[in-house]
Amino acid sequence: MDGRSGTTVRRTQESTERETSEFTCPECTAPLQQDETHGETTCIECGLVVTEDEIDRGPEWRCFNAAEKEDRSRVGGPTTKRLHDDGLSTVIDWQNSDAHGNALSSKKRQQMQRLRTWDERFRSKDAQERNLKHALGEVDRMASALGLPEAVRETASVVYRQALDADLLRGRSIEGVASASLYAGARQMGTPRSLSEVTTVSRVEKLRIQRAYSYIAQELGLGVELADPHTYVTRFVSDLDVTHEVEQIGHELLDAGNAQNVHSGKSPVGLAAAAVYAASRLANQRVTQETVAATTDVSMVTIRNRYQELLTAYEIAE
DNA sequence: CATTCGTGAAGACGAAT
DNA sequence: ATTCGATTTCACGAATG
Repeated sequence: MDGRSGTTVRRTQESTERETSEFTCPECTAPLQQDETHGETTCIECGLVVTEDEIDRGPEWRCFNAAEKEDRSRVGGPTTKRLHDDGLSTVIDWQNSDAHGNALSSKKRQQMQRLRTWDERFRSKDAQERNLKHALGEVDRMASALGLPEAVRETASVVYRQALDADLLRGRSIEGVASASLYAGARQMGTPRSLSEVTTVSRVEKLRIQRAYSYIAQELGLGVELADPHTYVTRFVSDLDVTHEVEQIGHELLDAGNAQNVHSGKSPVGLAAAAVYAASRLANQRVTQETVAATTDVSMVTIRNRYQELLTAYEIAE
């Protein structure tokens, strides 16, 4: 809005946002995805093109210079669903002048200031609550799509609220932070879903989710602290029905590896699983890599790579 | 036959630019 | 914010017992 007209009232302008369809594919009932560059609506799963003529949600006019802007401008901005009132609400201008550009009297100015204060209060409060409602709805939707339990949704909601309170949403989309919160919640509750799994039910690209996650995880200090491998060993041993001897050797193996700097950068769970496997061999209570991998949720490959390193470290330490 | 081992491709994560 | 390097995982086939 050009300042010289000195209007005291104008309308909010919000750019329209990319929307993803709520509908599902007629073939496989997977959610649909809109590819705006090609103007197609396609199914995420089977790639079925549902419709090719898409509605342009952008403003009906464009302008490339000031003259065109004068010509083409209409009253009011484009409406948007992102604001609770579709962007149609009245906003009080900051200029202390009336519609003709004349300065206001001091009494009027005070009046306007009070109006602004209250206008801002109502509007921001409302916006925040809508924001929260929207985000929590998304968390719920994605969580149920992934079959995650109630507890995860709770923690995800808590994470989101914390992020909101800490003012971490600047420049990040609600959807992105909501997805990241769910990812974080699932991880914290010990039922992690991979980033790509979250992506399939989210409406945001994977990269955005990852960035939002790393950011809020750092700022909120909800670092998923990496656990001591020893704590895993105890649990794995009892799960695997092997003797106490195996557990002892496992701990020794880990200590030896620790002394030889095998631990750096490796996942604690993988180390623990490898230690248990190696210990079972040393104690003549062979368990297959496969069963260890199954009970520990560590791949056989990692166990292979790790347990040899642990064994050599153990030999050296002897 | 079961188990183990090795490999390349792909994903996830942290650090650096 | 993108890029890079190290690590882990998956899928497969070969080797070993």
